[in-house]
Amino acid sequence: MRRNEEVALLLDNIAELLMLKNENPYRIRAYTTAAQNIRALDEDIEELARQGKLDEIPGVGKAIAAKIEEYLRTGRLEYYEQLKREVPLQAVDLLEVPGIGPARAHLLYEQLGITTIQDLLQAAQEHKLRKLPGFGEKLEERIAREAARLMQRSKRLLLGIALPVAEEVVAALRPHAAIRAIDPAGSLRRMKETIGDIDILVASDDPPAVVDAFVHLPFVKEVLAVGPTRPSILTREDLQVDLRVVRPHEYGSALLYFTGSKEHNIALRSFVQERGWKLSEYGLFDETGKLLASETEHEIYALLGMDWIPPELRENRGEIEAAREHRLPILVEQRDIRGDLHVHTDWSDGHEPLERMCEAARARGYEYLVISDHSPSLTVARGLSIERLREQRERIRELNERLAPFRILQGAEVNILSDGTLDYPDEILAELDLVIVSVHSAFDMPQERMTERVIRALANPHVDILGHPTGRLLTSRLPYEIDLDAVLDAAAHYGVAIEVNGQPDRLDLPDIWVQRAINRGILIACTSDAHSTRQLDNMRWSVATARRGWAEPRHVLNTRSLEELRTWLATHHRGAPAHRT
DNA sequence: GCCGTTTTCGGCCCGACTGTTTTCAGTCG
Repeated sequence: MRRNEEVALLLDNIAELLMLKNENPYRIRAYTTAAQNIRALDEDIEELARQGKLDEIPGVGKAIAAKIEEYLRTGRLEYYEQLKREVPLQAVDLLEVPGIGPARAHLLYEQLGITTIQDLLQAAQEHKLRKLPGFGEKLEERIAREAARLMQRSKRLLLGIALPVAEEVVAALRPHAAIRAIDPAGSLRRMKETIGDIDILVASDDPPAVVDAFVHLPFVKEVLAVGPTRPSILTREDLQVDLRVVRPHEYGSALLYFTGSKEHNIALRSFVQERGWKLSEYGLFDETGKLLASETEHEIYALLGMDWIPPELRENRGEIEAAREHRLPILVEQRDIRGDLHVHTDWSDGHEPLERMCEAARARGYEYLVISDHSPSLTVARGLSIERLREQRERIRELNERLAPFRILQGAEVNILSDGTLDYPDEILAELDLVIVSVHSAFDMPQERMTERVIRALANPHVDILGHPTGRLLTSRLPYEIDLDAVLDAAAHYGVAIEVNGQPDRLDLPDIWVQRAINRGILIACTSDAHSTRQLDNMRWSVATARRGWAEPRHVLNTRSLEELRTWLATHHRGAPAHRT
């Protein structure tokens, strides 16, 4: 399999250990940059190593190339082992405590032997920290507070939870007379799958009025800070929302800055700096310090000779070069989606009847809807027997007459059994309009077997879409062990589409892999995996994830009309027929 | 540790805040 991720992880670990040693920050950055570029790489790193081309990877020079080569050849890296002997790896946890960075972490484990957050809390409570050089009473108190909070912290927020809360705040404030512009910023605006903080940016000439309105919103449970331009509240759902108020003429540069990502900002500013100019949250300035632009993001990018970069792409994965060369993708939008391809009803584990799901899909302007209830072996989800599947088909036929020209297709989400065979026989699969195959059982298989299992399923000529390919659940389950590169190669070979499942805790395929799938010519299926009419809205998160993977409408299967979809279904699979007579 | 149409050395994004100091290091976003 490809070992790019493995190598990237190694380099990230080295960077963290170097941080704990309080090493030169630029040396640390060299490792994280190299790791990032290796993750974004389309080629196999082992292949590059064989060809002696490792130092052609941006950010990889002689030293890092030699380390990668040693690791790939021997399976270990002496330099890394050495570092681990010098610095306890678990002490990297200390860096998560707000107020503790490389220097203080170094001091803590070096002077007091502290390596865990629990140790840290105890030492703070025993007033051992205030004696350290550069520490004092206040810092000790803060660290105690933050460490205690971290030990009972909630995980990162799902995009699908955080963005609706942010939008509620935005909608409540927007009509206010003092507010000229307001947007969610940060990872929320970039539609990242999980969010650290909810940040909202406001343009106003009267910051105090805005702050006052914000802290008095009806759903505010607690006011955490009331700075003149940076108030912070806790909503009744216990989510922290930070507001920042800036002057209208600085809104563009502030929005650019607060949207990030950090990596995008650094790369953009390096580019600016090479021209002798300067970019900050206050604007773009020339060599004499004269303000060139600050009011809108568009102006700033334009002065740099770039197209405006959609926030979803601002991850320093090639978007800056693409913007300069005017070859940014025209990203897929929700309004491009003509139908949903993965929906459950109360025939299996959905919560609402077939009729209501279809009517709701039609009401939101779709041309078609694929009903894809579970197959029999998923008993917990009341998977459909062959008889019930045929019974459902009759109901769909009746509904199609009533709801025309809206069209319901009968599909199924068919389990990939542990040997890679499917949960309905081929003649039943042949009767279905669309077949999604997914892994729902036997998750903890060795990687090789899991990979073979899924690839075998893709070879079945009745298969149209591979569902949630990694199986991850963002809050609760790691992806199963699978060689996704091999799976994508197989999907490309057979002409099978790959799902981007829109359930907020799935978002599976993940964004980086969407890009890799597209580069292989694989079609993406944006789906809601709705189990209720409300969850049809999950399509939004699927489209957002596809956008983060640089997907254009032409890369997405369900931007096609019903007729185009049918043509594709009839012709796309390049495998041999399953049974011949 | 990387990198180079001003460079193989001397840079590496920028500004604000906090708390510890007494002019600044460390952290954060």
